[in-house]
Amino acid sequence: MKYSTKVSDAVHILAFIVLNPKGSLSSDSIAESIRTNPGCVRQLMSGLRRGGLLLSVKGHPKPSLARDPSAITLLDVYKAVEGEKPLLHLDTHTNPECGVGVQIQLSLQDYFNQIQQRAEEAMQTITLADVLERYQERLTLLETEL
Amino acid sequence: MKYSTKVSDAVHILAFIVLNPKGSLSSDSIAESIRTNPGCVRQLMSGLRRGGLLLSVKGHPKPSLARDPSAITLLDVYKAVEGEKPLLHLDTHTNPECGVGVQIQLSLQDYFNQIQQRAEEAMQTITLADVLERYQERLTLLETEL
DNA sequence: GTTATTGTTAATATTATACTTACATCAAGA
DNA sequence: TCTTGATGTAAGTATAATATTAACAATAAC
Repeated sequence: MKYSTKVSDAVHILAFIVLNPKGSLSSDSIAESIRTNPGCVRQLMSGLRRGGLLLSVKGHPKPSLARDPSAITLLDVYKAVEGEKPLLHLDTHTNPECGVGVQIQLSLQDYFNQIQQRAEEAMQTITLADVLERYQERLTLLETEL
Repeated sequence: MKYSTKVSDAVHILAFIVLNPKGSLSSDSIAESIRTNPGCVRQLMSGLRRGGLLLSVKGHPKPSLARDPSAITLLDVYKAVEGEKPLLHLDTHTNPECGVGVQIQLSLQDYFNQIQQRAEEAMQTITLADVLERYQERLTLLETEL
Protein backbone atom coordinates (compact mmCIF):
# COMPACT_ATOMS: atom_id res chain seq x y z
CA MET A 1 0.00 0.00 0.00
CA LYS A 2 0.75 3.62 0.14
CA TYR A 3 2.43 4.10 3.48
CA SER A 4 0.91 6.41 6.05
CA THR A 5 2.26 9.91 6.60
CA LYS A 6 -0.50 10.86 9.00
CA VAL A 7 1.74 11.42 12.03
CA SER A 8 4.14 13.44 9.95
CA ASP A 9 1.40 15.61 8.48
CA ALA A 10 -0.40 16.01 11.80
CA VAL A 11 2.76 17.38 13.40
CA HIS A 12 3.10 19.66 10.42
CA ILE A 13 -0.38 21.05 11.05
CA LEU A 14 0.25 21.65 14.74
CA ALA A 15 3.58 23.32 14.01
CA PHE A 16 2.03 25.47 11.33
CA ILE A 17 -0.57 26.76 13.77
CA VAL A 18 2.11 27.68 16.30
CA LEU A 19 4.38 29.31 13.74
CA ASN A 20 1.75 31.40 11.96
CA PRO A 21 -0.10 33.25 14.72
CA LYS A 22 -0.65 36.24 12.45
CA GLY A 23 -1.36 34.57 9.11
CA SER A 24 -4.36 32.66 7.89
CA LEU A 25 -5.02 29.34 9.59
CA SER A 26 -7.76 28.18 7.25
CA SER A 27 -7.59 24.57 6.16
CA ASP A 28 -6.88 25.99 2.73
CA SER A 29 -3.72 27.80 3.85
CA ILE A 30 -2.47 24.80 5.81
CA ALA A 31 -3.16 22.49 2.90
CA GLU A 32 -1.01 24.66 0.69
CA SER A 33 1.95 24.20 3.01
CA ILE A 34 1.58 20.43 3.12
CA ARG A 35 0.78 20.41 -0.58
CA THR A 36 -2.46 18.58 -0.21
CA ASN A 37 -6.08 19.66 -0.20
CA PRO A 38 -8.24 21.21 2.51
CA GLY A 39 -10.39 18.12 2.98
CA CYS A 40 -7.36 16.06 3.85
CA VAL A 41 -6.23 18.66 6.39
CA ARG A 42 -9.64 18.82 7.95
CA GLN A 43 -9.71 15.07 8.39
CA LEU A 44 -6.40 15.09 10.22
CA MET A 45 -7.57 18.02 12.33
CA SER A 46 -10.66 16.04 13.15
CA GLY A 47 -8.45 13.30 14.58
CA LEU A 48 -6.39 15.79 16.54
CA ARG A 49 -9.54 17.31 17.96
CA ARG A 50 -10.86 13.91 19.02
CA GLY A 51 -7.48 13.29 20.65
CA GLY A 52 -7.88 16.46 22.67
CA LEU A 53 -4.89 18.18 21.10
CA LEU A 54 -6.64 20.81 19.01
CA LEU A 55 -9.48 23.26 19.48
CA SER A 56 -11.52 24.40 16.51
CA VAL A 57 -15.12 25.16 15.71
CA LYS A 58 -17.14 24.82 12.58
CA GLY A 59 -17.09 27.83 10.29
CA HIS A 60 -14.37 29.58 12.27
CA PRO A 61 -10.90 29.43 10.69
CA LYS A 62 -8.97 29.91 13.92
CA PRO A 63 -7.79 26.54 15.20
CA SER A 64 -5.59 26.58 18.29
CA LEU A 65 -3.65 24.08 20.33
CA ALA A 66 -5.48 22.63 23.31
CA ARG A 67 -2.27 22.47 25.35
CA ASP A 68 1.18 23.95 25.39
CA PRO A 69 3.56 22.42 22.78
CA SER A 70 5.67 21.05 25.62
CA ALA A 71 2.66 19.02 26.76
CA ILE A 72 1.96 17.42 23.38
CA THR A 73 4.02 14.30 22.72
CA LEU A 74 4.50 12.38 19.49
CA LEU A 75 2.64 9.53 21.16
CA ASP A 76 -0.37 11.81 21.63
CA VAL A 77 -0.29 12.63 17.93
CA TYR A 78 0.23 8.99 16.95
CA LYS A 79 -2.75 7.83 19.00
CA ALA A 80 -4.87 10.69 17.71
CA VAL A 81 -4.39 9.99 14.02
CA GLU A 82 -3.37 6.32 13.84
CA GLY A 83 -5.41 5.01 16.74
CA GLU A 84 -4.52 1.46 17.74
CA LYS A 85 -2.80 0.60 14.47
CA PRO A 86 0.49 -1.08 15.42
CA LEU A 87 3.85 -0.52 13.75
CA LEU A 88 4.36 -4.22 13.03
CA HIS A 89 1.56 -6.47 11.84
CA LEU A 90 0.92 -10.13 12.54
CA ASP A 91 -0.25 -12.40 9.77
CA THR A 92 -3.61 -13.49 11.12
CA HIS A 93 -4.48 -15.35 7.98
CA THR A 94 -2.37 -18.48 8.55
CA ASN A 95 -3.75 -21.96 8.18
CA PRO A 96 -5.88 -22.79 11.24
CA GLU A 97 -5.45 -26.49 10.48
CA CYS A 98 -1.75 -26.10 11.09
CA GLY A 99 -1.04 -25.82 14.80
CA VAL A 100 2.32 -24.27 14.11
CA GLY A 101 0.71 -21.47 12.14
CA VAL A 102 -1.66 -20.07 14.72
CA GLN A 103 0.49 -20.64 17.78
CA ILE A 104 3.62 -19.12 16.28
CA GLN A 105 1.72 -15.97 15.40
CA LEU A 106 0.28 -15.76 18.91
CA SER A 107 3.76 -16.23 20.35
CA LEU A 108 5.05 -13.46 18.14
CA GLN A 109 2.32 -11.13 19.27
CA ASP A 110 3.76 -10.94 22.78
CA TYR A 111 7.11 -9.84 21.37
CA PHE A 112 5.61 -7.43 18.84
CA ASN A 113 3.83 -5.82 21.78
CA GLN A 114 7.18 -5.40 23.52
CA ILE A 115 8.60 -3.61 20.47
CA GLN A 116 5.52 -1.43 20.18
CA GLN A 117 5.84 -0.57 23.86
CA ARG A 118 9.44 0.56 23.42
CA ALA A 119 8.62 2.63 20.38
CA GLU A 120 5.73 4.31 22.21
CA GLU A 121 7.97 5.06 25.17
CA ALA A 122 10.31 6.80 22.78
CA MET A 123 7.42 8.73 21.23
CA GLN A 124 6.32 9.84 24.65
CA THR A 125 9.64 11.49 25.39
CA ILE A 126 9.44 13.72 22.31
CA THR A 127 7.21 16.80 22.41
CA LEU A 128 6.00 19.26 19.82
CA ALA A 129 8.15 21.82 21.62
CA ASP A 130 11.22 19.67 20.86
CA VAL A 131 10.36 19.59 17.17
CA LEU A 132 9.77 23.35 17.11
CA GLU A 133 13.08 23.95 18.86
CA ARG A 134 14.89 21.84 16.31
CA TYR A 135 13.07 23.77 13.63
CA GLN A 136 14.36 27.09 15.00
CA GLU A 137 17.88 25.68 15.16
CA ARG A 138 17.66 24.74 11.52
CA LEU A 139 16.40 28.19 10.55
CA THR A 140 19.23 30.05 12.29
CA LEU A 141 21.68 27.57 10.81
CA LEU A 142 20.37 28.37 7.35
CA GLU A 143 20.67 32.10 7.96
CA THR A 144 24.28 31.93 9.09
CA GLU A 145 25.13 29.98 5.96
CA LEU A 146 24.13 32.87 3.73
CA MET B 1 -2.24 -0.22 1.10
CA LYS B 2 -2.18 -3.70 2.37
CA TYR B 3 0.09 -3.62 5.39
CA SER B 4 3.21 -5.71 5.44
CA THR B 5 3.34 -9.04 7.27
CA LYS B 6 6.77 -9.91 5.94
CA VAL B 7 8.50 -10.04 9.32
CA SER B 8 5.70 -12.09 10.75
CA ASP B 9 5.73 -14.56 7.87
CA ALA B 10 9.52 -14.76 7.76
CA VAL B 11 9.61 -15.77 11.43
CA HIS B 12 6.93 -18.29 10.63
CA ILE B 13 9.13 -19.82 7.95
CA LEU B 14 12.17 -20.04 10.20
CA ALA B 15 10.13 -21.56 13.01
CA PHE B 16 8.55 -24.05 10.65
CA ILE B 17 11.97 -25.25 9.54
CA VAL B 18 13.09 -25.77 13.13
CA LEU B 19 9.88 -27.48 14.19
CA ASN B 20 9.60 -29.90 11.26
CA PRO B 21 12.99 -31.58 11.01
CA LYS B 22 11.40 -34.82 9.79
CA GLY B 23 8.64 -33.52 7.53
CA SER B 24 8.77 -31.92 4.12
CA LEU B 25 10.38 -28.49 3.97
CA SER B 26 9.44 -27.72 0.39
CA SER B 27 8.18 -24.24 -0.28
CA ASP B 28 4.89 -25.90 -1.03
CA SER B 29 4.58 -27.40 2.45
CA ILE B 30 5.58 -24.18 4.15
CA ALA B 31 3.16 -22.19 2.01
CA GLU B 32 0.36 -24.45 3.17
CA SER B 33 1.08 -23.58 6.78
CA ILE B 34 1.12 -19.84 6.16
CA ARG B 35 -1.84 -20.21 3.80
CA THR B 36 -0.13 -18.52 0.91
CA ASN B 37 1.53 -19.77 -2.25
CA PRO B 38 4.99 -21.23 -2.81
CA GLY B 39 6.22 -18.26 -4.83
CA CYS B 40 5.56 -15.94 -1.94
CA VAL B 41 7.45 -18.22 0.44
CA ARG B 42 10.40 -18.47 -1.92
CA GLN B 43 10.61 -14.68 -2.15
CA LEU B 44 10.75 -14.35 1.61
CA MET B 45 13.32 -17.14 1.80
CA SER B 46 15.34 -15.28 -0.79
CA GLY B 47 15.48 -12.30 1.54
CA LEU B 48 16.42 -14.47 4.49
CA ARG B 49 19.19 -16.04 2.45
CA ARG B 50 20.54 -12.64 1.41
CA GLY B 51 20.45 -11.66 5.07
CA GLY B 52 22.61 -14.65 5.93
CA LEU B 53 19.94 -16.31 8.08
CA LEU B 54 19.02 -19.22 5.85
CA LEU B 55 20.84 -21.80 3.77
CA SER B 56 19.19 -23.36 0.75
CA VAL B 57 20.13 -24.46 -2.71
CA LYS B 58 18.22 -24.52 -5.95
CA GLY B 59 16.32 -27.71 -6.64
CA HIS B 60 16.97 -29.11 -3.17
CA PRO B 61 14.01 -28.87 -0.78
CA LYS B 62 16.05 -28.92 2.41
CA PRO B 63 16.47 -25.38 3.72
CA SER B 64 18.24 -24.96 7.04
CA LEU B 65 19.06 -22.16 9.44
CA ALA B 66 22.45 -20.55 8.96
CA ARG B 67 22.81 -20.00 12.70
CA ASP B 68 21.40 -21.25 15.96
CA PRO B 69 17.93 -19.84 16.77
CA SER B 70 19.44 -18.07 19.76
CA ALA B 71 21.68 -16.12 17.38
CA ILE B 72 18.89 -14.90 15.10
CA THR B 73 17.20 -11.73 16.34
CA LEU B 74 13.99 -10.11 15.17
CA LEU B 75 16.13 -7.23 13.95
CA ASP B 76 18.04 -9.63 11.71
CA VAL B 77 14.75 -10.80 10.23
CA TYR B 78 13.44 -7.25 9.90
CA LYS B 79 16.51 -6.08 8.04
CA ALA B 80 16.50 -9.19 5.85
CA VAL B 81 12.94 -8.82 4.58
CA GLU B 82 12.11 -5.11 5.05
CA GLY B 83 15.53 -3.65 4.38
CA GLU B 84 15.82 0.01 5.27
CA LYS B 85 12.09 0.66 5.27
CA PRO B 86 11.33 2.61 8.45
CA LEU B 87 8.37 2.11 10.77
CA LEU B 88 7.27 5.74 10.54
CA HIS B 89 7.32 7.70 7.29
CA LEU B 90 7.97 11.35 6.67
CA ASP B 91 5.90 13.29 4.18
CA THR B 92 8.54 14.30 1.67
CA HIS B 93 6.00 15.81 -0.66
CA THR B 94 5.38 19.09 1.19
CA ASN B 95 5.47 22.46 -0.53
CA PRO B 96 9.10 23.44 -1.19
CA GLU B 97 7.99 27.08 -1.51
CA CYS B 98 6.93 26.97 2.10
CA GLY B 99 9.93 27.09 4.40
CA VAL B 100 7.92 25.66 7.24
CA GLY B 101 7.04 22.60 5.20
CA VAL B 102 10.48 21.31 4.36
CA GLN B 103 12.21 22.29 7.58
CA ILE B 104 9.57 20.84 9.87
CA GLN B 105 9.84 17.53 8.09
CA LEU B 106 13.61 17.55 8.37
CA SER B 107 13.31 18.35 12.07
CA LEU B 108 10.92 15.48 12.50
CA GLN B 109 13.30 13.10 10.79
CA ASP B 110 15.79 13.34 13.63
CA TYR B 111 13.12 12.31 16.11
CA PHE B 112 11.69 9.58 13.91
CA ASN B 113 15.20 8.16 13.77
CA GLN B 114 15.28 8.11 17.56
CA ILE B 115 12.05 6.13 17.65
CA GLN B 116 13.31 3.73 14.98
CA GLN B 117 16.50 3.26 16.99
CA ARG B 118 14.58 2.33 20.12
CA ALA B 119 12.36 -0.09 18.25
CA GLU B 120 15.37 -1.75 16.65
CA GLU B 121 17.06 -2.06 20.02
CA ALA B 122 13.98 -3.88 21.23
CA MET B 123 14.02 -6.14 18.17
CA GLN B 124 17.62 -6.98 18.80
CA THR B 125 16.90 -8.34 22.26
CA ILE B 126 14.38 -10.87 20.93
CA THR B 127 15.63 -14.04 19.30
CA LEU B 128 14.02 -16.82 17.31
CA ALA B 129 14.81 -19.06 20.29
CA ASP B 130 12.62 -16.82 22.47
CA VAL B 131 9.71 -17.15 20.08
CA LEU B 132 10.16 -20.92 19.89
CA GLU B 133 10.26 -21.14 23.67
CA ARG B 134 7.05 -19.16 23.96
CA TYR B 135 5.60 -21.49 21.36
CA GLN B 136 6.43 -24.56 23.43
CA GLU B 137 4.92 -22.95 26.51
CA ARG B 138 1.72 -22.35 24.60
CA LEU B 139 1.62 -25.95 23.39
CA THR B 140 2.01 -27.47 26.85
CA LEU B 141 -0.56 -25.02 28.16
CA LEU B 142 -3.00 -26.20 25.52
CA GLU B 143 -2.38 -29.84 26.40
CA THR B 144 -3.01 -29.36 30.13
CA GLU B 145 -6.29 -27.69 29.29
CA LEU B 146 -7.66 -30.82 27.65
C1' DG C 1 -28.95 37.86 5.21
C1' DT C 2 -24.57 37.00 2.85
C1' DT C 3 -20.26 35.06 2.64
C1' DA C 4 -16.64 32.17 3.84
C1' DT C 5 -15.29 28.28 6.30
C1' DT C 6 -15.79 24.27 8.84
C1' DG C 7 -16.88 19.17 9.95
C1' DT C 8 -18.33 15.17 7.93
C1' DT C 9 -19.29 11.71 4.66
C1' DA C 10 -18.89 9.17 0.51
C1' DA C 11 -16.66 8.15 -3.71
C1' DT C 12 -12.32 7.83 -6.38
C1' DA C 13 -7.28 7.38 -7.14
C1' DT C 14 -2.97 5.89 -5.72
C1' DT C 15 0.50 2.57 -4.59
C1' DA C 16 3.01 -0.67 -1.45
C1' DT C 17 2.25 -5.04 -0.75
C1' DA C 18 0.69 -9.71 -1.46
C1' DC C 19 -0.21 -12.94 -4.80
C1' DT C 20 0.25 -15.42 -9.11
C1' DT C 21 2.52 -17.16 -13.06
C1' DA C 22 6.27 -18.65 -15.75
C1' DC C 23 10.58 -20.62 -16.67
C1' DA C 24 15.49 -21.52 -16.71
C1' DT C 25 18.39 -24.02 -13.45
C1' DC C 26 19.70 -27.53 -10.38
C1' DA C 27 19.62 -32.02 -7.26
C1' DA C 28 18.44 -36.74 -6.73
C1' DG C 29 17.34 -41.17 -8.10
C1' DA C 30 16.15 -44.76 -11.56
C1' DT D 1 21.96 -40.21 -18.71
C1' DC D 2 17.40 -39.02 -18.37
C1' DT D 3 13.42 -37.95 -15.83
C1' DT D 4 11.26 -35.82 -12.10
C1' DG D 5 10.49 -32.49 -8.79
C1' DA D 6 12.00 -28.59 -6.65
C1' DT D 7 14.25 -24.14 -6.45
C1' DG D 8 15.44 -19.05 -7.48
C1' DT D 9 14.17 -15.17 -9.89
C1' DA D 10 11.61 -12.03 -12.46
C1' DA D 11 7.51 -10.06 -14.38
C1' DG D 12 2.80 -9.20 -14.24
C1' DT D 13 -1.84 -8.98 -11.61
C1' DA D 14 -4.82 -8.30 -7.57
C1' DT D 15 -5.68 -6.52 -3.10
C1' DA D 16 -6.42 -3.17 0.26
C1' DA D 17 -4.88 0.73 3.24
C1' DT D 18 -4.22 5.17 2.43
C1' DA D 19 -4.47 9.72 0.27
C1' DT D 20 -7.23 12.52 -2.42
C1' DT D 21 -11.23 14.61 -4.14
C1' DA D 22 -15.90 16.26 -4.18
C1' DA D 23 -20.09 17.56 -2.02
C1' DC D 24 -22.95 19.62 1.38
C1' DA D 25 -25.31 20.83 5.70
C1' DA D 26 -24.04 23.65 9.62
C1' DT D 27 -21.79 27.51 11.71
C1' DA D 28 -19.33 32.15 12.59
C1' DA D 29 -18.42 36.84 11.35
C1' DC D 30 -19.57 40.81 9.24
